[in-house]
This record gives sequence, C-alpha cells and structure tokens, in this order.
Amino acid sequence: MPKRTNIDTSYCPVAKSADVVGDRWTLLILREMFFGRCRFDDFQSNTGATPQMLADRLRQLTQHGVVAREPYQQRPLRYQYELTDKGKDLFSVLYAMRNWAERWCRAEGAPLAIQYTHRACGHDVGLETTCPNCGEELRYGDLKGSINA
Amino acid sequence: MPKRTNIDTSYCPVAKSADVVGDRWTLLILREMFFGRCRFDDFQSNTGATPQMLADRLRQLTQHGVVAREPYQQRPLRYQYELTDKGKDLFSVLYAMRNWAERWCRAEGAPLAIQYTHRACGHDVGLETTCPNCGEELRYGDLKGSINA
DNA sequence: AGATTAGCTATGATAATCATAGTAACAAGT
DNA sequence: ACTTGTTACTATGATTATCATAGCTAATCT
Repeated sequence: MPKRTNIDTSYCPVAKSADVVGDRWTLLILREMFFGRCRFDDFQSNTGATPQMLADRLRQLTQHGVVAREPYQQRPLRYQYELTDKGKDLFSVLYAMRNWAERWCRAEGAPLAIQYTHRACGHDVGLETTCPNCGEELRYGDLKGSINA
Repeated sequence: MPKRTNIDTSYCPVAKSADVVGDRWTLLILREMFFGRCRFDDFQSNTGATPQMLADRLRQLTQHGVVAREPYQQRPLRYQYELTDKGKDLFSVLYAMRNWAERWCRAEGAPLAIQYTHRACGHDVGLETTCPNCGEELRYGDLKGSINA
C-alpha cells in the first residue's frame, strides 16, 4: 500500500529541515510571511497555490510549530497566520536561497530583484550574510526589503 | 489537462531557488554530495529514494547546472555526479538548514549531530555562519564535518 | 434582499510517487 | 563456460498527491 514515503529524519539535521521546508509551496508561503503577509487570501493570490495546498501546508507548518494560527477578529471570526520564533529563524534559510539565486539565476547586468537595507546602520547589504558596513549578523527584523521595479 | 503547476519564477529569487531545491529528495541528494558522495548507489542507500526518484532528480539538477554527470571509467561505462560551482554555492542553503534544525529540532542536552571545524584555523564553528575564532565567512571546502556517535 | 468578503472544504480528473522487478554491460570467481 | 556480482539505471502497475473548478458558511455591506 504505497504512499508518500517519509524521509528519515532521525539523525540528520538537513533531513529534519527538509521535512519542514523541502516543498515549493511551503517555501512560497514562508516568503510571503517574511514580507509581512499573514492572510490566507494573500497567500493564494501571491503564490498561485490552490486553497487545498495552502490549507494543507499551513496545517503542516502549524504542526511543526513554525507558524501559529490566530483569530484577528471575532465577528465574523477570521484567522491569520504568524511566524513563531522558530519560524522567524527560518529567515536565514530563505535569505541564503535568495542570495544564491541572485548570484546564479540573474540575467546579466540586471539589478537585484530585492534590495535589503540594514535598519541599524542604513546600509545596503547586497548579497552578504553580515552587514558589509557594520559587520553585524543579519536576522529577520534587521533588514528592510524593497522590490526593484 | 491538469498537471503539476510550475511556480512563478519570473521575478522572485526565492521562487527560483525553490524551483531548484524545494524538494525533499533533491535536498537529500545535495546533502550526500556535500559529504563527498557522488555515485548513484550511494545516493540510493543513504537517502532511501527509489531509483526513479533519483534518476529524475539528478536529471533536474543536471539541467539546472547544479551537478554534472561524468564518466569515471570506460569499461564498463560508469557515471558519477559532481557539484558544479553553482552547486557548491548551495552549501550556504544546506548549512542554514542544518543550523536551524540543530537549534530547533534537537533533543534537550543532545550534542550537535554534525560538528564542523574550520580548516583554516582548526576551530569548531558551532552553529555560526562566520568562524567564531577568526571571523571568516564559511563556505563549502572551508569546513570539515564529523558525525557525532 | 442580494451582493460581497474571508477562509476555507468538496469533487472528480490527472500526474507524481510508490514498491518491486528487471535490464545492460561488463568483471570476477569456479 | 557459467554463474554470481556490480553499477546505473528503466519498466510496470498500483496508489496518492495535486490539479482546476466549484461551493460553503457566517457575517457585513448596500
């Protein structure tokens, strides 16, 4: 009775992470959340995923403790999704992915798709993991992103 | 005629990366390659993926220019897979995933599953992105990993 | 009353993934 | 010469995930 086999996450930390974020839709949802979006409909229109995919992936992320589902109004009852601390710390993974793609998948001469500025010192961080100006490590919340037209 | 919809990779670098590494088996294959393994059978026994999954994922990785398929002997003709420069640079993504899981998915009091030592200065780097001893940024090749029993 | 909004669930079709087996080309042992 | 083993896969048929599309519920808005 075949079904989707689970990968062995008993020892390897990469396997454990892969079990959480090793999925296209999950990554796109997280991208949206790191851009400050938290509503089901936002996810749907910005990722292009079907409602079932979203419902399923959001359930998984909730079970993994990466996002929390919370009501933001009572009448009518509406829910939104927020990153937990565990979820916010995934920023390093998404940021590494962004840096890699900007390095290797960008058209020649094209500007960066997203520019990040270090809030603390105001400097553009380029594709670095530490601020090229003040040397500090960059985490979620330290950066302000702006999309290049 | 529904089939697996492709995610929109036209603008967002995270989407571009997700298109390459947003898959469990792909990530496990890359993990193996970063541990120096390069043969089909190694991938099969260490990831638990079926031969079709491996063949498919290795094809994709090759198409994306992340790995290269090359003969390592002629009689009988045998192939192996090697990371390209583009592939080696994905180390930052896998390393971020490793760090995240060690931080958030590790049993209390348990040691790190993998310990990395900075070759240049011989120091354990813990879960940092820059060497805590000499401050250098850590890339593939700079680190020597050892698995904790 | 009818339309609209938000956050989903239901349906039926199709494609990805599964477990298992088998193939091709050679080498090595008996 | 014949079996056995190795490596890198492909083939088969069953099952599951994912798809596009539609619908639902509870409330507010006009």
